[in-house]
Amino acid sequence: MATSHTQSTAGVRDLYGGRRVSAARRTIADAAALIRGAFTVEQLHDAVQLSEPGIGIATVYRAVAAMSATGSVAPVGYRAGSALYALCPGGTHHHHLVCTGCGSVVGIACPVDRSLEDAARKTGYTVTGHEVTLYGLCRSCAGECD
Amino acid sequence: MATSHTQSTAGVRDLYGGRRVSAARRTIADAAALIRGAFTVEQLHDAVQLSEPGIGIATVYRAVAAMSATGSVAPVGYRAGSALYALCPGGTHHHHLVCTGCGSVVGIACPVDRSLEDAARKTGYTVTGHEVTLYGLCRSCAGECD
DNA sequence: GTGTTAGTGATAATCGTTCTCACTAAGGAC
DNA sequence: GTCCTTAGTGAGAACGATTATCACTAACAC
Repeated sequence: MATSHTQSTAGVRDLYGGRRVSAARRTIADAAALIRGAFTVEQLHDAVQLSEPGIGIATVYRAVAAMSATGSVAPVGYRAGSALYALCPGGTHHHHLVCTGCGSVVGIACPVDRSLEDAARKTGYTVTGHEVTLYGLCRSCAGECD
Repeated sequence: MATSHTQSTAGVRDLYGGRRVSAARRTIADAAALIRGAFTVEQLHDAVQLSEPGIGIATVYRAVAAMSATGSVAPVGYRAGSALYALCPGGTHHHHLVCTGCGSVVGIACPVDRSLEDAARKTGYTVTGHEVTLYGLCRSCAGECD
């Protein structure tokens, strides 16, 4: 399992915007896919260590930056001073709903698109971008807390 | 100007949740009010230095944390690795539209409240909180860029 | 197979933020 | 107005996340 690649080289290459795909980047992409939720760079590094103990934290930072630049990974907030990221399969405009219990993430349709015109009209500002992150509890975490 | 207090002691005390109001905290609250836009802690510290050169960065961090705890200041994003804050007069639920040109900030009504039920229904998650920040250009900055 | 150069690992450097500690002063009690 | 308690302060060390550097390696176009 440690050496199985869950994604094709071409698929991994897409994640990195068509740049070179090294073994380290393949491992990092696989680890990110296995986490299935929001992760910090340190968490991802830990996960990567399980299959490739030699990969350094700087390499993980660089890989996350590369994937973030292509939109295949997106920052979804902060946890204890560290940036939180989540894998974003597909390139359509969406946001994230992060479970504060287990860290799982689901993509959601943009909830503010229809409000932007309102905001623009009322404030006189030209809206060029936005960040939206919802926090909540997934079904299993909500069940535990009841 | 450097020693004029733009806010009453009682007003400043509200900002800090009824806690002790020192000269430093009054200066910091005044500086934040004068900035009239989003600021980093370092920017606020610089502004504070103009009227009270002796105030340390740690004191500014503590004052911002105290005001943030009472809701009178809110984090509105990140700029170059530093947290961005903005003054929030009034305690009602709202979000911010930040001008990426000059850093000015306007409060806007929450654009996602009516979408939360949708998200909850579709994902099965219980939504407990959200962060929304809009970015754009104010009238004068939009004019300059045309 | 070769050459170019992007990517790597290790680690130092940087920078934002928090912590520590001795000292000061705000503000309540009298 | 004075005293006392303790929150707040300033300086700087410590911490932690992130980035930069550099010599080396290997992906990939040819």
